[in-house]
Amino acid sequence: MKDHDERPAPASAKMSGTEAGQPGSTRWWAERAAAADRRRPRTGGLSTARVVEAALQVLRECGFEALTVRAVADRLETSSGALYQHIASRDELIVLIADHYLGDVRLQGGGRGWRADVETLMREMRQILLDQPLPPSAAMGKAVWGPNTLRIIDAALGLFLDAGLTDEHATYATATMIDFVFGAAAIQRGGGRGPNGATGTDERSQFHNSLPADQFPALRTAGAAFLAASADDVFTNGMALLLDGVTSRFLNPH
Amino acid sequence: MKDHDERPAPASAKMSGTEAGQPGSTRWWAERAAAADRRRPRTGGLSTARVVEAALQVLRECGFEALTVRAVADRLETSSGALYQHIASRDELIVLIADHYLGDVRLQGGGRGWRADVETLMREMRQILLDQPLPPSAAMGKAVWGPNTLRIIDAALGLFLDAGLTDEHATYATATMIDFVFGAAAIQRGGGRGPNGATGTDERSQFHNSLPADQFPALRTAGAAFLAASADDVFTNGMALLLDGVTSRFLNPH
DNA sequence: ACCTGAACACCGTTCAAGT
DNA sequence: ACCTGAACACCGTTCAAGT
Repeated sequence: MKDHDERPAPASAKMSGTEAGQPGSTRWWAERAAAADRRRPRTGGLSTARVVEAALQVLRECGFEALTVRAVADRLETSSGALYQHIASRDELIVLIADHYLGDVRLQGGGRGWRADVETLMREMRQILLDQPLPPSAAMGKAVWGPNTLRIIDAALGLFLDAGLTDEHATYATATMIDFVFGAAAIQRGGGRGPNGATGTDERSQFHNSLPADQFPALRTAGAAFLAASADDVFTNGMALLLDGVTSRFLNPH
Repeated sequence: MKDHDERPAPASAKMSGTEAGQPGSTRWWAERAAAADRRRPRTGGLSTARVVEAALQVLRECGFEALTVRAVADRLETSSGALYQHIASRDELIVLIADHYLGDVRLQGGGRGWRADVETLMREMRQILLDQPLPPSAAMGKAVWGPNTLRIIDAALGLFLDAGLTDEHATYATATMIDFVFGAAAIQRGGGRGPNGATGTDERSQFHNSLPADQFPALRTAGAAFLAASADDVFTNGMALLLDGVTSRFLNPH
């Protein structure tokens, strides 16, 4: 019962409510676009774009741990306080960065049928999420409704609609696909399952042997397969299950 | 080109490598269990369990923002330095908390057939992830291979094995299910899609109208359905797609 | 309108010194 | 062996004052 709850309300309280949406929300993006239109930047001055650009450099070169407001300001040879004219908080900056990387997802499907095109899109999206330097904690902390995420949603929705799904079914298929891709990438990046299975070979058998004898009966029998499966194999099979489901439930209901 | 990259290597470097696994890894959990066995706690003293318990209280009462090492120490009426005898870092503490909440997932399936039982397990897991106070960024930042996660994996694996799947197929089904549930919960908690759809009704139409006319063709036609879909509906349909896929691919391949 | 410089109110973590 | 107290090296954010 000490005084750690007497602290003043966080600064974000001022921004929330009616003033501006939560970073990442549709509202926040809309207001951000409107504000950008109003702004008349003086030449050579700062801008949100320049702040984000500098942040990307810091992130790429020094990693997420080093991505501080002060480091970004240093890179721009200005004071940390100056950045708050262009971003409202560090959180906002991270949302901007997350959406930026999603912009690297390529959308041209090739037109080899809806199923092949959806698979290509899912693989592309996964690869971007795995390669991008934000840790899953930061990249997925706030759902992003920015323009680059909308591009992907639009592409997926379009493929399912072209395949003959109703609006509702295309919605479910798209949202499920996005949930799966994000979850798979986050767990892999978080250390859950690597390219060569859940753990190294030594560690795997050691782990398997350390399981208490009276617990985890299924892991005792199928645990070797579970620990050995690579993230790529799991992803490929997950896509197959999901798209089989789309076919059998939304396209060819018996 | 300032001096922010001249800082000393982070303290975690000392712990990584051969000394101890990354928090959350199988290795880390094993070493943690071994260390707990060696320890002979004096009565009335601190312990990892007491530290975690205090952290859970702080988290529940004051939220994640207030979950600092110092606040946990205050709650235990000790100094912050003292906690480092029992946890190696704040990150470790968060992994311990994440696994703790996964322990609330109930496993009794009811035996109404594999499909109903898997659905129950998925819903239960989702609910725990949604209700627990860690933000998705913290809860999913590190994949957790702790005892409580293994319980869930074991249960899922067991249901799929009982249904007649091979070890490999049960592995794919289980891992895909976990990826989907985590992704869905993280995106919902992050603000992506709420109980009443992606946004409020007003915001939804406003957002829809603000879409540029020459972009997002699919969102223009199916966007209303996409934004209106509730998180519950998306989850229910996602489960159906996934389990349909399991049936058609792993149980009744034509 | 935009930026500087300095301050405010914190952090996680370490470590000599005590018991 | 475990804990205290104090310090180290940082943080994000605010704001008067300048231009």
